[in-house]
Amino acid sequence: MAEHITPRSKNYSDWYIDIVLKAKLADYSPVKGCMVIRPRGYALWERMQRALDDMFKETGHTNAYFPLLIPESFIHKEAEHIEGFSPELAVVTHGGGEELEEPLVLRPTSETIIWSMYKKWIQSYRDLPLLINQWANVLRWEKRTRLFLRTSEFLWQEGHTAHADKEEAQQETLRMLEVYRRFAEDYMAMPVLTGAKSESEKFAGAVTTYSIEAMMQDRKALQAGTSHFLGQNFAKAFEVTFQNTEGNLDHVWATSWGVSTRLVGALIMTHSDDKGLVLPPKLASTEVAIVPIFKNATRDQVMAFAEKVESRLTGRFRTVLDRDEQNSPGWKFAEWEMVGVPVRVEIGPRDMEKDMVVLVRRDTGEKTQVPSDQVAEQVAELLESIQKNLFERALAFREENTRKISNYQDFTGYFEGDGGFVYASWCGSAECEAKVKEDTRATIRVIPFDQPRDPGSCVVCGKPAAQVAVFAKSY
RNA sequence: CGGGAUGUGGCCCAGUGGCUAGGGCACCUGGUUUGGGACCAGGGGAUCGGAGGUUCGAAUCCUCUCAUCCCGACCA
Repeated sequence: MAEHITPRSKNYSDWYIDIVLKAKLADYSPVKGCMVIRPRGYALWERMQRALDDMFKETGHTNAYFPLLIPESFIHKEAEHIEGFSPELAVVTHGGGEELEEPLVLRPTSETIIWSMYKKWIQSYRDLPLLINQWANVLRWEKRTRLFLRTSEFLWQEGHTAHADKEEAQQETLRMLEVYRRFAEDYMAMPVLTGAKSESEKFAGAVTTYSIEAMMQDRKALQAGTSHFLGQNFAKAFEVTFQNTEGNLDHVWATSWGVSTRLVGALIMTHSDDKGLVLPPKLASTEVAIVPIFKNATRDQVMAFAEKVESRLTGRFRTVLDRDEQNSPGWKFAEWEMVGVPVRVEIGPRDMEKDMVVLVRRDTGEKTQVPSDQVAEQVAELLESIQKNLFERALAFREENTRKISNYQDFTGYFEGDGGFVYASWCGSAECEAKVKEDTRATIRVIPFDQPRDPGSCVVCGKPAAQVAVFAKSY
């Protein structure tokens, strides 16, 4: 494998691409804007899927699958929806060698086809709530793509729920946002801000969009998941009505929510370093790599010792014993660091003599020597400590790069420098929001739930502010 | 869609009109090695992104084209 990764300090974009390619997470595809997710990258996604899927099931959702192809007319039924998505649609016009009577759109998201089906399935309040999730690929014709962060085709999950009343749908929206927050923080060790999107940033067709936003190591924000309160927009567009307990006909209330393979990119940009990937133990497909170190004369003894250590770890941890005899130990150390394995166990003759092993943690590089009969306990502690440390380190970084700013000069000045997150008061007008974007390239990432009683005056226009918003440059 | 850059064995790159296109890494064979990316010897692998043109002669010059990356515009 190629040696060096571009250091973050030199070029953050190159660093990111190097990590993805050299850790073999993904590769460019023959088709522009698409990517091949390689086994190591897919393994990460699978672990994310499993954890999220469990959380969805725990909250009462079931999985289903809706088709990739959507009649073009469906997309047009919700006015804002088509306006938002039409520039990104790929359309199938021919099938079986003949031109289709009605073109088919490759789903950019599945609201329309799902609500066309919900119309058939929902008659009474007894059919509600309907809580369905699907794991699928979607396609959006993107002008500018980046591995994992924005590709034309990507994998995701989309939850689509239908409710008898507004409050329940709103609760569902926030409940799933909270699921995402928990997942990001507990599994990915990635602290996130939560809150509502501004009107200009919300999903096309939603009443309100909420998101989780994380800070990457270049201080830019990444939207890592969204949850939408759709009101009755899609129910009205697709005439989905139900008979309520009073016997009256009413439109159904809806939500949708999703996270995608973009999370893999988020994970990389939150924790990894110039040596390669750094993975939180909960998502690492290999938690422990054992690297035996021997000379010809000591091979058999060291291997036997390493196998004994391995037997103490397998079953309890996802463990790999590196049996390769071609490469040097130094090469292997670098390699396991490249792929982000949280804990490395080094075992050589010097350790064996003392019945010890060396544990090396990926997040800090710290090495400790521990008695071999305590290896399992020590590894367990180490993994827990790494998971915790990654979160705390990322949180501290975010805090260090977050400011409260009330003066517009300071505000623009901050984004001329390194930038980061800014809490600033905002009057709520699209004009002030647009001015900020023009002046600084920063946008409103989220309007936090926790708001001060008096938000003061708008950082841009000075008029009384409606709320405090978080501004940042973003991916 | 605008600006910039780059296309040469699997990867990174050298080669600015002249002989059989070269190096490093990777790969294969044999041997020696192995505590932070080992070494020796031998070997395989390229229609120089594509098309056309100029020329006695093109990886090299010209025209067109395709692709990728970066920056911007756009974008749940």
